[in-house]
Amino acid sequence: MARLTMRDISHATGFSVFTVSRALSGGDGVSEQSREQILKAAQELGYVVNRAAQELRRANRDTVAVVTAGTSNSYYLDLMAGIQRALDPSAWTVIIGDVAVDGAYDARLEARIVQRLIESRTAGVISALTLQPEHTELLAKWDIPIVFVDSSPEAAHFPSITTNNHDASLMVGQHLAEHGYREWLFLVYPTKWSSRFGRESGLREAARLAGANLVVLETANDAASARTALAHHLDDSATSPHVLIAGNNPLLLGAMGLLRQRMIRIPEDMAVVAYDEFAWSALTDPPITVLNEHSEEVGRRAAMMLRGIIEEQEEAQRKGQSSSPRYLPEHQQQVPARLMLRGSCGCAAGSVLDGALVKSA
Amino acid sequence: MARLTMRDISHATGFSVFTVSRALSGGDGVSEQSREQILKAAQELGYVVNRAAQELRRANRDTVAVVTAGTSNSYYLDLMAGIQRALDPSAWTVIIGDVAVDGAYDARLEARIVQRLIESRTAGVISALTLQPEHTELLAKWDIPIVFVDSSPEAAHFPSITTNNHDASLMVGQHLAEHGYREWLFLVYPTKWSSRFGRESGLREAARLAGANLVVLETANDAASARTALAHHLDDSATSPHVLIAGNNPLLLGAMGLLRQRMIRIPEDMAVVAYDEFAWSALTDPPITVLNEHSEEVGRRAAMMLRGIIEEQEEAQRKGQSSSPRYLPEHQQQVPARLMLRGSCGCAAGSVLDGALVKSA
DNA sequence: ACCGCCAACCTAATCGTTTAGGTAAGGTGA
DNA sequence: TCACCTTACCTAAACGATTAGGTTGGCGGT
Repeated sequence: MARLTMRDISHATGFSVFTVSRALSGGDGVSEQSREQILKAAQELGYVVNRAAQELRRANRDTVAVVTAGTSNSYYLDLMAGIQRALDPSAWTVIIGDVAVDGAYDARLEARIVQRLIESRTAGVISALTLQPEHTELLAKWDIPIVFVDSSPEAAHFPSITTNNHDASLMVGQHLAEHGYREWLFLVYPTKWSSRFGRESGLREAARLAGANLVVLETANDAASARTALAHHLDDSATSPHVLIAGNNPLLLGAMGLLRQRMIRIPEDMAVVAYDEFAWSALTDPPITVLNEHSEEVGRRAAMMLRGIIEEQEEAQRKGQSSSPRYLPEHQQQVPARLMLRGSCGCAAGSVLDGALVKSA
Repeated sequence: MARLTMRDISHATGFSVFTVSRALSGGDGVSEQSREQILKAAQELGYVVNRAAQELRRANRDTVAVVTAGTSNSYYLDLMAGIQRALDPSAWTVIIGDVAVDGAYDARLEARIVQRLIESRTAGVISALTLQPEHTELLAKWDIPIVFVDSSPEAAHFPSITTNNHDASLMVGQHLAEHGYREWLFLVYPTKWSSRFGRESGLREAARLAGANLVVLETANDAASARTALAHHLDDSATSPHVLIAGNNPLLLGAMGLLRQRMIRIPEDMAVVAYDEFAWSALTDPPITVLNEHSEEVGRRAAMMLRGIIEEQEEAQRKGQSSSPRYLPEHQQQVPARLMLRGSCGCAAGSVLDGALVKSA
């Protein structure tokens, strides 16, 4: 049946296009009776407004985008849940831009997605990775606010919600030291995901304090690469690590596959701890001790912050002031993490974290 | 800096808006020299085309939407990967519409998302669940083609890529019979996901042939509900099942949590098999025997089919023929599944499936 | 010199909404 | 009666791109 427009509703009801528009979008200037008549006709004809035309004419946008790299990391699922919860779906549309192909970050794809977001004049962006400087600049030029989650670009004034990775990693390291481990192997993703910095520095400090030896092994951010990297490392190095620290979920998965294949027992032969809680963590063999970022809380806060920035921006624009988003110092927040002690680190079960007690399943 | 338009580029270069448009979109009628000049100016000024205006004017759309319910099911991640692979990202944009809130299907959200897809005049839809009839009708009215994956609506003429769930389930059942299990418990999600039908009928037939007793326990499609439902069932029923068949991943997760808590040993006290492969399946305690749907292949095929339908539709429209999509019998395809035998069913490792041999990790 | 053709470019209409700026009818108060 | 509101509605001008249908100027062929 194709192309039904307001003009068709206008003809069907005898009202002008203006009145139809007002009736459908809920503005005033239309009597209750006429509105009902128009809504009924639109419903019957199956009319749906053309968003391209609407957005072209309207000033304010209502779509925010979440930029991630590799949604296979279950961390992102919780993040998204938090974001969705903070943005009323009847008022906002959330879209996801995944800048990874086959699970691996792709620079050209990042460029295309940023381009695409500007093309559709997105109201705001939540980014789970450090974007390339030219892209943050381009978004800034178009007055599109960005909130970074668990990452923040070098240009330091951008809003961000990050986990306090340094302190959390320090806590992890202290726990490992208590177990008596001296040789630590940190299997980690590249610095594009800037949570790397805090995690590494915290572990370094803990290792220094405990007199342990920390080896950092960098790998691409997917399970297969992690497995290969770890295999080569174990083959090449003389000493075997006492404990393996997996930088995130895909890396843990790759490492666990290798350890199982090589019949390396956990934690007897090598202890394991990992970053980021995941659904199956308590049901693996053995259950995995995990540093739990509150990614849902991170998502919730990021979305609320972004919403606030957008609203303030719109208000300023109405008043004829600058239309660029205003970033304030309080737009940089940190949320604490908790350590979930399970079998893989050498513990039995039940545990301390930031002062709170956690039972494992 | 706000609102940069083609007119600005036009003023900056001295060319008309027409020439700027042609230069940027790669059409002819522009000399190579002028084009370079225009591209350079656009680049320097940071101009990005306004997609709303572009889509309003243009006939053809280039966005396809994937409708899912609860992306926490890792099945969807593979599905998405397959879809992405089949749709060249420089030509197509793929968006995800998740019709679940907090992991549970939400009817009102489905209505909103369908509305939203029509508003933006989406080129086509891939749906992972049976949509409400009024919604398939509305999409049909707007000539938006739909391909269903692992589900198909009652109106039977729609394109669909489904796993051959009946035959696959029959295979599962036969395997369970070989282990000698007589009491089967099928923990399963509602029929809104229509893969339920084939899975249940295959198990029923297998149970009949083997003289086993099949109990079907329906639960909402998330881990927490599954856990509660299973707990009540085990408490209430006199006989304990020999084997638990989990209808999908979240249900398996819920069930495994309960079995571990109650110290029910797998497979000694109760065997477990599940539908849908997942990343951690070989690393749980014990490794889980799984019926592996080739969800990436399903996604790939669905995307290719949808693309074909859209292209045919556009061609017909150019010729002035009907603009509604043409659905053919060959648009209904089935892909086979494979059974991945691991420890949880009572096997040791390594296995048959559809004639192919599979090693478990 | 003349004609025709092509490349390169322009003007202006158009897509489907929203909205600024009207108007006409009816009510109200002095 | 008149001036003045208010309500309910309309006309017409945007929004920023694409594109049908011109208009040039230059070149080649005869």
